[in-house]
Amino acid sequence: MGSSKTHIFSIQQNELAQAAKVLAHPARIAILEYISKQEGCICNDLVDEIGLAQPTISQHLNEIKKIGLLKGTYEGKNLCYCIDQERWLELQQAFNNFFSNINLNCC
Amino acid sequence: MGSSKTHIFSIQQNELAQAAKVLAHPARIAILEYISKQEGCICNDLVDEIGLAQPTISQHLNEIKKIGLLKGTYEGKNLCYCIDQERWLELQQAFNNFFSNINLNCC
DNA sequence: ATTTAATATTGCAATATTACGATAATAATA
DNA sequence: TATTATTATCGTAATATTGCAATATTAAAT
Repeated sequence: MGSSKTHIFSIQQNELAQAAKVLAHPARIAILEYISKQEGCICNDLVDEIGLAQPTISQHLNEIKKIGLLKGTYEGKNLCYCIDQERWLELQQAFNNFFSNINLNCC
Repeated sequence: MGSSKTHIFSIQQNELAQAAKVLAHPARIAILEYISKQEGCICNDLVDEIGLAQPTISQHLNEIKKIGLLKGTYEGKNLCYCIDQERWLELQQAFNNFFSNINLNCC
């Protein structure tokens, strides 16, 4: 017990749930929104902006990276990253499909 | 430590994250998809369909109910419920806004 | 080669989630 | 009222998430 029984669900169901999980924390929503507000890539100021400790921000960024939503060079000084457009649109479509394919003719 | 610092984020950020959290489990995706496939309301057969124990299904349904995505009468024999259209469209719009308002002109 | 600034990793504690067996509550029906 | 079928709640164990201090790594700049 304790762990999700992912194997009894389809790949699509697991993938959508996985993507939703990344959005399921306000810090990660805030991070994505902040990056998007910038003109170009984002460097440095995320910790001051969000208000969580640096290791915590780093972990959240890692969660976002793991589903491919961030691109950039991740090593060294002046790390700069931004949202991966292709992956972003892919997830947007996945959520949109999910919401659109639901049948609402009931009750 | 351990609990999310929700107070440092906006209401909108917390609400979207909360909605995403409900979608962040394949069982709940499966439940929503299954209900939507039915002609009308869904009664009874969810446990057999999903493949999790009845208390577990009940808990997942409760999570979905808590953000207002299900309506129906929840007591007694032949409990019938279905997706709340108004709330569904509200969340669809919230996700759509989030994905659309992101600025992708970078890198 | 050292220093420095930025990011990542580790270790740990607190909290949350997931799952299910056992049991309780509910409401229709006999 | 007693039975029955259905759904909810309780209790508990396993696992996952969140957050941060301490530390390590990285790479540019001195």
